Amino acid sequence: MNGAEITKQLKPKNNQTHLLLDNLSKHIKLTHQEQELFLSKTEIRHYKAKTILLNAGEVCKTSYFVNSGVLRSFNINDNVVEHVLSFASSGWWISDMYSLLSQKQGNLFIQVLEDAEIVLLSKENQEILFQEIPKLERFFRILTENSLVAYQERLMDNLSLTAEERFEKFCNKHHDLIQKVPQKQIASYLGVTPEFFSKMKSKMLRR
Amino acid sequence: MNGAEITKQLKPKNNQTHLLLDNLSKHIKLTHQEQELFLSKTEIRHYKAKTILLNAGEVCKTSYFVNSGVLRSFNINDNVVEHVLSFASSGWWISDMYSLLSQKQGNLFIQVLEDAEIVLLSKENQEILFQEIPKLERFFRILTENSLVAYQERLMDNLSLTAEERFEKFCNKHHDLIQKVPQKQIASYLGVTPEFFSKMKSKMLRR
DNA sequence: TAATTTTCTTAATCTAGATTAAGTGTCTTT
DNA sequence: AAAGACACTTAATCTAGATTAAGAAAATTA
Repeated sequence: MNGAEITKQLKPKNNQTHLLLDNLSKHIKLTHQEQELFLSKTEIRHYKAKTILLNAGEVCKTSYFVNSGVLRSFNINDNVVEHVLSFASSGWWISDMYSLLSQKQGNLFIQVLEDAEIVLLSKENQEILFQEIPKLERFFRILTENSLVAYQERLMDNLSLTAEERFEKFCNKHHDLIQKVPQKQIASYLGVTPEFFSKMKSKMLRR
Repeated sequence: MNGAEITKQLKPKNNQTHLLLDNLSKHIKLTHQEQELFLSKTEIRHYKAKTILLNAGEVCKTSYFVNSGVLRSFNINDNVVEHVLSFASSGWWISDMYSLLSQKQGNLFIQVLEDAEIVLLSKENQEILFQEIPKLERFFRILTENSLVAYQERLMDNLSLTAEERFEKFCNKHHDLIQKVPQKQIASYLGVTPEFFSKMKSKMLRR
């Protein structure tokens, strides 16, 4: 991604933050004051591709909301093989839920895949906000519920579908990512090797 | 399971319900009045093994909390193969989260595996309780968070571990279920066929 | 622009786990 | 107690996807 494109993403702060407020307003109504308070507890940062935001072994202190760009979370098992747990592009939250909630060392990495503008919400501030705006408890409950349902479905898909079927579902659901993310990352998300993914893809194209 | 054992499970109501109150008190403090209100919105029922509490294609209206016995949720794919999504024994909640939240038709069955005493909480009453006792919002958020983390870990395990390794983790985590649940159900939960599970198990015993 | 790193492809070989099939053991129900 | 249904085992064969290896293409960096 070149310099011109990066510049394009640096829209005025007031504009960018709407994505997050829109996200909130999908589930709860906040007053203008509450919106201001919420935003005052967040921070916007820009990161270049490949930046690691969280390392395995660290305690996660932050939730990340993606304004633009793409992030992923993944772990590395004993055999030095990476496994992608999730992608997050514009409008999505990402973090290491286990570590964030338990405040213990996690085993996830969070990495920028495409130059990104990110809204950071620290656990500390999130808890302050829960006190000040109890409705937020509801918001994050709903967010977590939706995420839970998605992981349940993905687990069942991994138990019952072939790699090809999983890939087709992925294409339908995450059309935007296919352009942006190296295909070895998608292979990892689906649970197959890059070699097999490549073979599978060219077989699918031949039909 | 014979008649004598079933009788043993029919403890006095006041005693049984403590399991649920204990469960609540792990994350939030309720006054005595609030506890009474909560319980007044629930209902206790007894079911025999094999009873189906929810069918695929129905809209789920209830969360189930297990006092005793064992339940499972599972789906059946096009090939008529069952896949176990989750087990629930004493002290655990179970439902079809997708259907319960969206109030759309789900694709999960919920079934009793071992004669059970269940506390039922209707979605309707749950929402009334959210109004009356906002702290419950927090309780169910935390419950959902923990569940999410568990599903994330299980997904990663399915991506990165062998069936044997997954079985060992299952044994450590759900020791109680191994005695109670037919092993074909455990095979399904792990994502392998009963035949392979049997072969694997006897191979593990031989060491 | 060349040099280097990273990603993607193709192909041969291998294996964890599926499938099929047949037999045995163990509950339920009558 | 017998009959049927269900759960478990064993074994032969098969396959989706892994592994290994090597080269080509694309993207970064110098």
